[in-house]
Amino acid sequence: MTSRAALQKLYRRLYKAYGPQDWWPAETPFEVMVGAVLTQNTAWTNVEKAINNLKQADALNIHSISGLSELKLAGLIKPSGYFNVKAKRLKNFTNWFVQQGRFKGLNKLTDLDLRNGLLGVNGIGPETADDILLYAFERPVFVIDAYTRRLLERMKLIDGKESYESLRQLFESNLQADIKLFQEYHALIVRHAKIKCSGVNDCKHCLVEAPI
DNA sequence: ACCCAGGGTCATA
DNA sequence: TATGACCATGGG
Repeated sequence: MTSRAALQKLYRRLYKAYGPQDWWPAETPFEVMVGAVLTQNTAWTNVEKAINNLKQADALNIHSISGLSELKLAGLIKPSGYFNVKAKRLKNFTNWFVQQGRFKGLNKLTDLDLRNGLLGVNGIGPETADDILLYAFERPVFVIDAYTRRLLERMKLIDGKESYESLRQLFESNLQADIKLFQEYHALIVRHAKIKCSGVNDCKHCLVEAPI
């Protein structure tokens, strides 16, 4: 089976198993972007606590984050871990976002220019950029995260040494460039990853009986 | 008392 | 370019 066929089949199986996800846990595009930074190498449950702190302080908006000192911002996002680093990153990002004319200005950019702009912000790497592109700006880029790598490895579709960029190309070149499809596919991978069969994350049933 | 989680940067070889 | 140290919390 070609990897193209395998990727398409995988999507159908996941969709059949879990249905539409209509997903990113946030109420606004700005919240998506903040969450994307806060979830770097961090469990989402911790990100939720940080987001709630920001909401309760009425600080989940560009103006507040720009106005807060790094120290105060770090205090609010403490539960998400790496709070000093992430406070800097959030401020780097919001500064850039405002300088570029917010959504009004950034929406004019091509997918590639917007992506390169995001990657130019210190603290925004490829996955964070692609989360923001796909779920906040609704641009057709495929997000590669740890779940995606692990799943493809278990399915023997990759050997694990591939670069982020090559894996992104693997998906993007074998699927329709459809925003909704990319959103659903990534969401389904995350959903599937959170299933814990037999009390373990690495489920033998998924590996052997139904290898997804 | 460990181990890990939806990364990214920086210094070093 | 590739590997390692570093950043830090909360849940299992």
